[in-house]
Amino acid sequence: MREITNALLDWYDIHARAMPWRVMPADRKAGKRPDPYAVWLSEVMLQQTTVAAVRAYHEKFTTLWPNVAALASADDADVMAAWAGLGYYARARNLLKSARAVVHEHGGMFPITYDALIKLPGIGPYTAAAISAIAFDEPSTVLDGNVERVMARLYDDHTPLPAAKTVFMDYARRHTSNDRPGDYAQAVMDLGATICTPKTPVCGICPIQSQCDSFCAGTQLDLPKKTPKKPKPTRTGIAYIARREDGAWLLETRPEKGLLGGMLGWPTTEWADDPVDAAPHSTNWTELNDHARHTFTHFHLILRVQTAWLPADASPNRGHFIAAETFDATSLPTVMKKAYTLAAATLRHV
DNA sequence: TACTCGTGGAC
DNA sequence: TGTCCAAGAGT
Repeated sequence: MREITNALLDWYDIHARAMPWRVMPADRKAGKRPDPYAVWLSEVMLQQTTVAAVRAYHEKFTTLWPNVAALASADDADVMAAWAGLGYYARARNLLKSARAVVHEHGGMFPITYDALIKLPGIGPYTAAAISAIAFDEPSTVLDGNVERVMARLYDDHTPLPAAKTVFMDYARRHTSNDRPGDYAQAVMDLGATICTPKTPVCGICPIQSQCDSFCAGTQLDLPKKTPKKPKPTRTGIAYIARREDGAWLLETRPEKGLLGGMLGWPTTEWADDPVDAAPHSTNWTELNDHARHTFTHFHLILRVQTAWLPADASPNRGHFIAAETFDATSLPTVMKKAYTLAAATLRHV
């Protein structure tokens, strides 16, 4: 038990990867503590998202809103626009709710314990454990995809996920460090991200190879077992991209709940097997030859694109116009940006 | 428990 | 190209 913990901490002392929100082990030993705001932001952004994708967004957010008070007083639309492209937009909505709760219900100070953190929106079991361990050195046990994989292999446990989560949590608890909880949490996740990887684990340089049951059995590539997932259906939709004579674009803020909730986008039909026309204006729409293709977590989308120019006095039945000078395609979710790219050439303002 | 909820990179 | 996958949470 302790042997593995210490081996991982020794490995982490040398191989910890530098990240903007991370306090490196030497600095932590010297008494430096991470900024809880930066840690919280990073952990929410890292949910189902790679470090490479998060870096630029973390930098943007800490520049625009350097602390939780600044974020709490930000405009919702600005935060959603800044999150555009990162995905899982409920995270951004919950981020704002949590920031405001921290400011208005916790006096601007982040809760320290797992039990208090998990009450905040967007903070679940993993993130509560990660923040309490990394930011506050509470001895919480993190169990993310990395740790699940490391534990499945360490104990050569072929129980399929997600049912195996509770068992893997029991394994993980055995090794959690009481002396250096923050470093340990990051060490075991770094190991999973860089050495104990899903497809090509580098067992030859693994600091706990001698303790690893699946290395002994040669079953690394079979683990962790997962229950097979259902195939993705293909749905179709139509996006309506219109400009007024003065160049303004017709956009729509999507409802809070559901796909791309709270994000700016083009008015569209429902995305279904056979979409029903839902044009925002009774003008003559022109359909492009090309379609935007996009894959979400649980379905493929073929998005047809129709364009139109609208008169100066147009009053569409939904959406709102955004002036050409104000419109910024980078504040759109990716699927909407794809549609825009297709339509832009035929809607050039002269 | 099972489904919803994005995106981009690796292979 | 299609599939898998990445520091999951909410319902």
